[in-house]
Amino acid sequence: MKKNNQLRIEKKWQSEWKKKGVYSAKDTVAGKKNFYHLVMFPYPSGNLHIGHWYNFAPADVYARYIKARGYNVLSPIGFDAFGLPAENAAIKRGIHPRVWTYQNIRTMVTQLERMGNIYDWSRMLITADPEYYRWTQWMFLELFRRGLAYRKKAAANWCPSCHTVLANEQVVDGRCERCGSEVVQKEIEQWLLKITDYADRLISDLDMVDWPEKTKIMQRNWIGKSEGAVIQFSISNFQFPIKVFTTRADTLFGCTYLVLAPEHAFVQELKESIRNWNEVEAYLVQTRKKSDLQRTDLAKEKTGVLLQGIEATNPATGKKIPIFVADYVLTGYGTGAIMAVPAHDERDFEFAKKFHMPIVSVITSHKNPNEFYGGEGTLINSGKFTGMSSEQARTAITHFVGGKQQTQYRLRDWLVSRQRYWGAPIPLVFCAACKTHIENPKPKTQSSKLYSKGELLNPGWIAVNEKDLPVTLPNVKNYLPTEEGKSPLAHAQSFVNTTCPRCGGKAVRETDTMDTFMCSSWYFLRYTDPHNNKTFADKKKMKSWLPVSMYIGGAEHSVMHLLYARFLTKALYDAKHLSFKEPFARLRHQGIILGPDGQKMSKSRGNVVDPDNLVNEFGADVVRLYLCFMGPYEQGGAWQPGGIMGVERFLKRVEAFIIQKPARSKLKTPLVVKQTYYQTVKKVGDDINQLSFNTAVSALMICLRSFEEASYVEPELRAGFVQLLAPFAPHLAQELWSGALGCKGYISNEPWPAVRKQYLQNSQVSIVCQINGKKRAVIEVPAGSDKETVLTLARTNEGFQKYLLDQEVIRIIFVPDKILNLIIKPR
RNA sequence: GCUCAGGUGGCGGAAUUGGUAUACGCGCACGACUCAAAAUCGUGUGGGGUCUCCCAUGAGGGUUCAAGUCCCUCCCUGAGCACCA
Repeated sequence: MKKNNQLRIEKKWQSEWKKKGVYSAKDTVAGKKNFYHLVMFPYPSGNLHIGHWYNFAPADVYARYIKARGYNVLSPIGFDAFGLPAENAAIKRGIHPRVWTYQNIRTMVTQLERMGNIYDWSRMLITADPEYYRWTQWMFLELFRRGLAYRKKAAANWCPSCHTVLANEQVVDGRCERCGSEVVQKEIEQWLLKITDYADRLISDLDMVDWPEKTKIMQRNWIGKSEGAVIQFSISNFQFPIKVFTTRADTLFGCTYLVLAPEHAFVQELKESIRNWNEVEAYLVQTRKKSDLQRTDLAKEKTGVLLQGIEATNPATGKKIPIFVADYVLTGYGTGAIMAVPAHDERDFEFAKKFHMPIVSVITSHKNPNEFYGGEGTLINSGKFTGMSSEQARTAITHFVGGKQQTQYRLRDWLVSRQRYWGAPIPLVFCAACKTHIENPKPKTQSSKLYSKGELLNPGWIAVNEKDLPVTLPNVKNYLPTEEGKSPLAHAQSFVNTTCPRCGGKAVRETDTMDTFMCSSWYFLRYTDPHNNKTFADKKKMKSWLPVSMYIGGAEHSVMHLLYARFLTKALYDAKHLSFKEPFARLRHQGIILGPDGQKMSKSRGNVVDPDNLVNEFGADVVRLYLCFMGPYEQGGAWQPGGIMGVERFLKRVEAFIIQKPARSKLKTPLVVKQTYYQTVKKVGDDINQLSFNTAVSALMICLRSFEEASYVEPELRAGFVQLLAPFAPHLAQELWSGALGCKGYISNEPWPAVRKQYLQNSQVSIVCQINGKKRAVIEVPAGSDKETVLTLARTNEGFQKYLLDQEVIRIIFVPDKILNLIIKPR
């Protein structure tokens, strides 16, 4: 009966809030600062799971608190609707991705509404809507125009199950992030975005934002900046030198051989001079067969082949050194070639031992010849550089051999094209006439004026005119991915054939779609002005809200989404579309909720907790409160099925206490109760501000207990308590506010209760009395009592004084309001 | 292997940054109400003992009047990265 009542209350207020638009955000409110509170928008997977609740419900507690602190809060929600996960799920069920996605969105909106969050539903966006992806395409074109998008044929990560290429970030342990299939390398033409141009700024601007240090570290590691030098080694009978990248130019005198990656162009170019070509070729074939997973398996022994017939010269020593090809050298990093210094590098050491290469030690600290020494030190065996420190020698030797300082990044450009149906089409066409025109410009025409930077960079690829956006995703019947590495759109003739926006001739459309991370890289901009059809968002509106004040979402996005969004923001900043360099001023991650068995929730394990059932049984307020109370928000943990009863009891006690009419007597609220209340006001606020929801709830429980035991609690305090509860249990709080408390309006519009400083300190405090550091008594004294007073009281305390008989006090430690410690020894 | 979090009762977890370890909640036990049960309320609940005490915050050392908190050595769990020269 009671539970039905709670559900009734929730429904009632939710429909009233919706009807009256209580939570719709105005772009400016006089006298209030704007606060943009954002959660990472979900993709339409089907149903809200408990993880969504854990992300969104406590985040809403924070948003409601910020609102109560006098901010004008924007808290939007939407759907990351394009992309592989939704498409794969739809295909599995034999449903069209569009049907599947929009059906899921309807379900999830209903579920989200039951959470009772302060979302401004009028701003809801769906990235698969043409009104939205029109601007995603515009974003792509903006990057294209600025020369930040380019087409390239190269080996890419190919998921044989999803039939598409993947970005580096989407390959986890050599497997597809989405379906878990082993990723293979495939030569294919694709579009990339020059995120590497921003590598340095993506590192340095991390200093501007309030993010978890862990996330910053992960981004720095992913970008992987390292400073070193490129050094050239000349080769016998070959005009070009081999260039290597090294961070340890100081060890050049210890370099006893070179290694080329199997894909290094020189291997083929030197074919004529290589005497054992058959052996080398066999090795190349063998390497190509290996998957990335096999190639990067650290446990395996190093392999490689000596290139017979050619030699390199160590530019420092002048000595001839052999050259190997080996797959422990990666083609995509640095120059694809290394100088091997076995004495001071673990991998080279391992390889040298296997292939009996000389190991020359050039750092003094290298003591044990059976091991490598990877550290720095003073140089030996290094000609005129002997005696120098590693640090000095790095520059000196680089200079001596004519090397060049260089900074390398591990970050690769962002591969954005997908050979899949369910995404925003890349708004480009290919025009053969324009290609010829660009590649063979007639002397008098100024093709640079006719074509944008992106078009000159990618001859033949022409941007669709802005007025013709969006390039609508056709509603084709055949949306299944194809084996041959082409998007299913390639078969839609009416889509493919078009005219060139520049020359008006025949042209064909790009049929790849964009990585869904492109859609999610800018959605937070759109929320500030979601219905604008002139531009992606009005500058004034963006200025009033952005950058995002608080962004809450899963840590799994630490490198993908968060890096891409930062990149796009910087590119748009450079293009003067934005006035800020970093999109998310403050970022926090919620933890992960595991199943009751402590394992990751999954249908196959049968340990999935369904929030719908919980809400039906307990109501949203109880679920919200329990998610807050479970444990530290940023830590997460296993779902404890029993504990939810505790918060349910608490809410019932709150209701019972508030509903019960206070005695009409002239009684005063006891001082200790007032003190507890005001301390609770402060603590709950401070705790929510730090996302320490569990301790905030605990404080509310303590406060209620104190109220229940009091002879009288004045109305102001009773109402104040309900206000403290309101962010956690907004429906019950509103019901009590309008009902039993007889207050007007919406409790969510009320300011946070005031703190009265005079009550923050208890008037009586407990002082622990210790003898030699051991607790022997606890005495109650007025707050602020001085040492003499406390000492006198302690000496008269029966349990305490007996320890002082026949003892000499040699030291007294006194911390006001905390502790008294007497150090004694026998007299 | 490297980096970052963590390790506190039967369980989830607190601990104002060096000052009463185990707040709050779950569970459990006993009691009240009830014919009875559920619900609710009350009391108790780290371990031990010779019951004016001793021992306990992953293990072991150290600093300090005082250590969950600081330092050193090690063990375990989780997350991320991983042949990046």
